[in-house]
Amino acid sequence: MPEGHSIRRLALAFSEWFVGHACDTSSPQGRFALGAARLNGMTMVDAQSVGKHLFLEFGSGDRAGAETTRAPLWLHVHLGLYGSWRFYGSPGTSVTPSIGAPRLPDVLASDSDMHEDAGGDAFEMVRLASEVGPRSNEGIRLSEDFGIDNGHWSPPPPRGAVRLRIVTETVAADLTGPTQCEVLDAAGVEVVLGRLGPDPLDDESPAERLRSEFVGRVRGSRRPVGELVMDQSVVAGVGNIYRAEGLFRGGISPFRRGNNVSEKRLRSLWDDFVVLLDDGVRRGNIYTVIPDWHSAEIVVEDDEAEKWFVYKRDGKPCLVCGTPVRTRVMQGRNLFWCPSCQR
DNA sequence: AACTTATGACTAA
DNA sequence: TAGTCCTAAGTTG
Repeated sequence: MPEGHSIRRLALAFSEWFVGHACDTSSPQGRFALGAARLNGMTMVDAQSVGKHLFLEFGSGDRAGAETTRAPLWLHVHLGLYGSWRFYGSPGTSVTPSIGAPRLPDVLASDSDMHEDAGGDAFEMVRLASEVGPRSNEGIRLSEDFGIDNGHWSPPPPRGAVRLRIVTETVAADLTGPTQCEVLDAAGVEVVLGRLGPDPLDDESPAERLRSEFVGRVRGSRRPVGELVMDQSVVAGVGNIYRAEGLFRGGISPFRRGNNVSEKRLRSLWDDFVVLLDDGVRRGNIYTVIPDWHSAEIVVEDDEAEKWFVYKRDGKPCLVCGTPVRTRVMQGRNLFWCPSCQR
């Protein structure tokens, strides 16, 4: 799950449920004890995502007794391949169960629940999720889990290796398995941001500036475009699924060198990344086989609606031309492509 | 119980 | 390119 769309959903979740609230922070696992102690008692004042990076800003609380002004601090989290956040809410509070690594029990539970809500049809489930509105957490699955401690709410004991737990009076978040989890000052945040290229989910910068920056960075390199779109300094937030699917939808061979892909195709590829990531934020899932993709007839081999054109479809017929989808490791990750559709 | 896999990214060679 | 780190679930024996 954790490509750019998931991290944006996390930022939205924290904005909705934690920002404006004093936070108790701890490290049940112990590996982030010092960092958690630095943030403890501060108020979360902002939540942002850039690419696959999450930044939670903490400022001085308005708690009684907190009279000394503390300089703002940022919690910087990168989930890596299998990090995830799990959320809990007090009775009556609506929070999403978890966001991050796939196949957590809560994720499976929420999937099957959505299934029922949508009448047991997988495609319907996705359509419903996409209708909740742009870049919003409205309508996502809700869960309640809690313990009662001395009359007031508290989250249940941590499950697994919880690096960081953030608790407010009504909600809690547990972080497990991040590849990065650190406390930064403003200068530290700038260092991280300085390494990142344009983010398709960036809705504050002018679209044309982002697009031309992406095109310029790709065209300025002789590396294969399949490597370039996984490079976070070329485009921030694209991961292995968006790489495979974006290049397929653009008809671009992942082996073509960046400087050898036309400006026109790269501009379209950028625009498609924007569509795809934006859609991912709304669905909470990557789903690239959508009927309005383009005019080509989409052949579906069985009754089950396909989620992806090529990702993890090694050896299966291409949904557009029937040629077997191929796979090969590129950038240390499994790359999937259609040798016929992508040139 | 051991092994494999994962939507990431770094370092050493 | 190979090895490393973070974790949990599924598969195999």
